[in-house]
Amino acid sequence: MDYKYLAELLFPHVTLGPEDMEKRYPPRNLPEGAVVSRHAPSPTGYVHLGNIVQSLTSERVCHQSGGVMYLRIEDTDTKREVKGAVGALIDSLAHYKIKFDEGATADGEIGAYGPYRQRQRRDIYHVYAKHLVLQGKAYPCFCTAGELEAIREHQRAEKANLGYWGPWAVWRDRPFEDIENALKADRPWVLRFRSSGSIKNKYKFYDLIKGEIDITENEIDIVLLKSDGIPTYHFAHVVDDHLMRTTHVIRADEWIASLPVHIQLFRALGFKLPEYAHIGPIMIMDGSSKRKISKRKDPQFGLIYYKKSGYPVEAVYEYVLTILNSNFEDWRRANPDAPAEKFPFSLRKMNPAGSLFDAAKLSDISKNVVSKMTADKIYADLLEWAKEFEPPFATALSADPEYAKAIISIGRGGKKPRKDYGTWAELREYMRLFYYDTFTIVDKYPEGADKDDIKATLKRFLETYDPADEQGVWFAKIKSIASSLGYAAEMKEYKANPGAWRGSVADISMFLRVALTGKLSSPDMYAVMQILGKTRVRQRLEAMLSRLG
RNA sequence: GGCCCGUUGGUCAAGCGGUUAAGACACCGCCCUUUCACGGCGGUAACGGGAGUUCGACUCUCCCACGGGUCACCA
Repeated sequence: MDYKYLAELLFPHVTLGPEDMEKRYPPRNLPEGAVVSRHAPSPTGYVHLGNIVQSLTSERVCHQSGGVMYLRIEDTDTKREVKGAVGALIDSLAHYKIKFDEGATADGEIGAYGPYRQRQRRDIYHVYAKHLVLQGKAYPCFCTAGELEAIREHQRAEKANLGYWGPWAVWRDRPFEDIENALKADRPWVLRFRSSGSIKNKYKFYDLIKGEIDITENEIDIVLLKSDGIPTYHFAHVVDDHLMRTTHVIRADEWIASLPVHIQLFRALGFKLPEYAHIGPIMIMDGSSKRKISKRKDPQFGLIYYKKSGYPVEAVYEYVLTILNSNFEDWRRANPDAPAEKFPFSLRKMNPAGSLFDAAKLSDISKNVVSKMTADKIYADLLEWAKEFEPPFATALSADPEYAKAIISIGRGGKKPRKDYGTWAELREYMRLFYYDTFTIVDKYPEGADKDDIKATLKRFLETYDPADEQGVWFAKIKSIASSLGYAAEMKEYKANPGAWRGSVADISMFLRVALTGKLSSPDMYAVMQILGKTRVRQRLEAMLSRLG
């Protein structure tokens, strides 16, 4: 077989060789130990938790080592592409504090190792494709989809391993005339790799997360170039990561199955193998069994879910960090106020298995994160959220920022801040009672509550109520109402002998609380009254009075 | 079916031949307390099964079971 002639026939337009590529993309000038890695999504327009998990891992490893993090767009599958997806992806990731040093941008790119969109790298792949043909390591295959399916059918019947390999690789050793004729007939072709591997050969490989794994050599003649001349993932991965001088390939572990192919290609092309780190999938509880979290069934997988629910980005960031490196929690306790970026992230601490998505944990982290924010920051984030998802609420918030901030400030700061809400949607519910238009009685008075006592409490409170009272004076008044109605003013006395009173000051407080907040539970009632102000307090108490008749 | 990965309490997980097998979330109880939230104290709860190796296995080896991934001109 005259490989040189075949190569010219297949790639007449390719004049450059691998050495030209080496010159164009020289090794990076980085200090020892600097990691170069990337996020390499396909632009489907759907940004999900998996994107954060993978890109955050890469980003941390790169930037902690003084290396380079870049964004490469894997747009080799034209069918899946969605316009505007790249910009949306970059925005989303930036929102979650994941920034790139080089690579694709919404409308262009930065960096010296581009292009960073694979479809624009066609000529580069063809240089290596031609080079492989020249060496007899690749050949054209003219099988149609139907023919390939027939082969698989046959293999299933014979219980043979599926795939285009060995004796089933019908174009692998075709006479040159057949190839030439097919080419002349203008039949579409793909370029396949001529595998010299055997599934009988196994060797050990070290993955940075999984540890030592067993590799069985690949013997399938995989497709390098599709019939439109665009490379498959495998070929693009090997060429790009070599030329872009990637030192660490960090990706989801569904790729581990094709690792033998990738290693094989790196060797065939004479490239140095990068380090690999395969991340376990995020699982979800489905009934009583675990399964991989899915974009179709699980809304929590899409990042839009967190935005809509109003999870602070810091909370999602910390949650993901907790999943990736569980010692992050210990670190956080030891460094409660340090930026999360200071955490020493480590691939070695990552669990080789997939971890389960835990909504309760996210919620807990979120409450803690929010409890440490300032009222100004919360107000700003809440307003931004409301503008997008609850416009009427946004209007109410903007109408009186100081009022809103006063509500947000209840129990904030100090050593033991309240943790009432972890999301902006929860905060909106929490704030509801402060906005008269949406004020509703949610909880009724309990069965045993004496209607006359309630009315008497509200009336007497109204008579003595003075917004200027200090909290001590204010509560003393409530205690005195309790005493006058036969309720214990001191809880200790009440608990010692409950039968001696009609109830306690806790009941009296509850009478007021329901009228004031519509609920049996609320934040500190003194603070609530201070914020509501004299007018609203009177209105609500009077409204309840007239309701009770 | 072939190949590969995984398996410590309900969940996230420390552990890396000798531990009373951490901690966090969730749950339960008590305390604090005018309710709630916070906080404090305490509690329930785990090494998938079986053979080895070893004086000694959660830790090493093998087999099995279960869960997951992958076998495309998708990434």
